[in-house]
Amino acid sequence: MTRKLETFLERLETTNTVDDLSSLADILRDTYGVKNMSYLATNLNGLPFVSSTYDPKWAQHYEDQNYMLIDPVVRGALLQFNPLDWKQLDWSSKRTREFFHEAVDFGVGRQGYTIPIRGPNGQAAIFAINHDSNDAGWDRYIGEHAHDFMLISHYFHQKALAATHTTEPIEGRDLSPRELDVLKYLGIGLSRGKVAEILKISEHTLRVYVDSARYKLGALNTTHAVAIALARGVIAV
Amino acid sequence: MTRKLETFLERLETTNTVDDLSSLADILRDTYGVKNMSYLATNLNGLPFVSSTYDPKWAQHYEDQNYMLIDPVVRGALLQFNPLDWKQLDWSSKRTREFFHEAVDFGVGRQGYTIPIRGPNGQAAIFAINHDSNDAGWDRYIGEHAHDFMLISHYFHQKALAATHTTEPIEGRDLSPRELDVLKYLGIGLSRGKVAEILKISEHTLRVYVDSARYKLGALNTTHAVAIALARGVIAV
DNA sequence: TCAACCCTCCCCATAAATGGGGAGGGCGAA
DNA sequence: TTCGCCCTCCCCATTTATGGGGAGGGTTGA
Repeated sequence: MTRKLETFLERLETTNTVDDLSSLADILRDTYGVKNMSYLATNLNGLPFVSSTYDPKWAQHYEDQNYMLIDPVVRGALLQFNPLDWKQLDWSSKRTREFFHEAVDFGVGRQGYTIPIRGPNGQAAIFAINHDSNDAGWDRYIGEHAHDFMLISHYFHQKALAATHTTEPIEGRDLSPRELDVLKYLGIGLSRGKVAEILKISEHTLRVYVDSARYKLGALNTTHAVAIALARGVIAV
Repeated sequence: MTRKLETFLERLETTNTVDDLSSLADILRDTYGVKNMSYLATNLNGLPFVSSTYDPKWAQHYEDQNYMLIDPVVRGALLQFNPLDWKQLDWSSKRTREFFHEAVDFGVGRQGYTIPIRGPNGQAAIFAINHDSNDAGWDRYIGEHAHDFMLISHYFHQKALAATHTTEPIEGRDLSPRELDVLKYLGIGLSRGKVAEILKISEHTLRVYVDSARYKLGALNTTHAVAIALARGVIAV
């Protein structure tokens, strides 16, 4: 374990408030000698959480222009589990190239590395560092530091969860095996009739399971029940 | 970075097939001196993927008895982002205590440490090690090795994705902002009428967005469209 | 200039979901 | 023994979703 990592993790360990976490962005940028660092979580206790070294004007502009919808970094983070080098993203469209040049004008580095992070209940965060460097230098830098950033990004997220008091929902009781089956099949698009056929039960019976699952999950309708079950990870599509 | 970690990651780096990955379980167990190691992914290219040192009879029994529904390790992994020490799980019910004793009889260690892993599209995996040790010894062991296991579990998952040719779905086009809005609101349980009211559009217009989103996602109905959007991480509940 | 897409709105008819009610057998824990 | 839950099944009436059809204005990129 590098001394930089050890030092930073010790610092992170003693960090407990949202403000302190936010301040760590500057420390990480300086410790690791990159142009920018950012951590953006979208669903901590229902709120976004940002800790970044970006120019606040860039952050505001990014939000005003709804750039999250076209940012290839965000798209890549949604699609992949593995960390992403910005070079491997799709910058081919005019819009994304213009976005990139705007970002650079606001001080964002031309090379970037992003680690997608996912938690329960649709929690998602994106940890990124960026810098100005040539390809070979950046590849070498990432080769040397990828493990550090993998650890830092995950422990940072753990701290963000704690600092924002994000806890897992406990309301509702566990679903029965049949209730899970029903929601699973409905979640992959089958009709109630088809699900009943597959499970060899009547639609009336299936209806009882749907209603019971809705009640246990506190769902307002079937779509909501399926959505909650997916978010909880008890079913998948 | 410890020599053990470095050695294991180098080994992992040259591993590319499902069989080789499965074999790494024994190597990890021996390298780190634990009783058992297991990696279980539920949704790689639509199939489960297991690499573990458990007695195959235990694995079969676990599946036959549907223990995934009562295993506190699984429940904890669904609910939390942070790694879990098995001591912090809820073993209070008679069923879970009996399950635990059965597991021990089959050679599972009494102390355990689990790292939940989540990818896009509802991908989920559970990485766990377990051993027989007293509390203090186990705590010290985990204190020394938590960073190693955090890295190993994530790189292992990356390799499992590659070995199983698990790729992100590309079908369908991006959803428009309004389509995303509509699915988001429907996913948190609002009725079509209420969503139309909130977005200040008519239900007829909302219907067009629902139908368009269904078409783009290849969804069979509205519930399915919401489920796919959630799995893709473009909306959240 | 044209095509594709986004955003907006409407209609008819049918199928499905939901609100709300009823029922019984079996199993396990207190 | 009793209670709570799981699994199973049924009914009526109303509301909502869906199949399938129509329409127009604006913007952007080839």
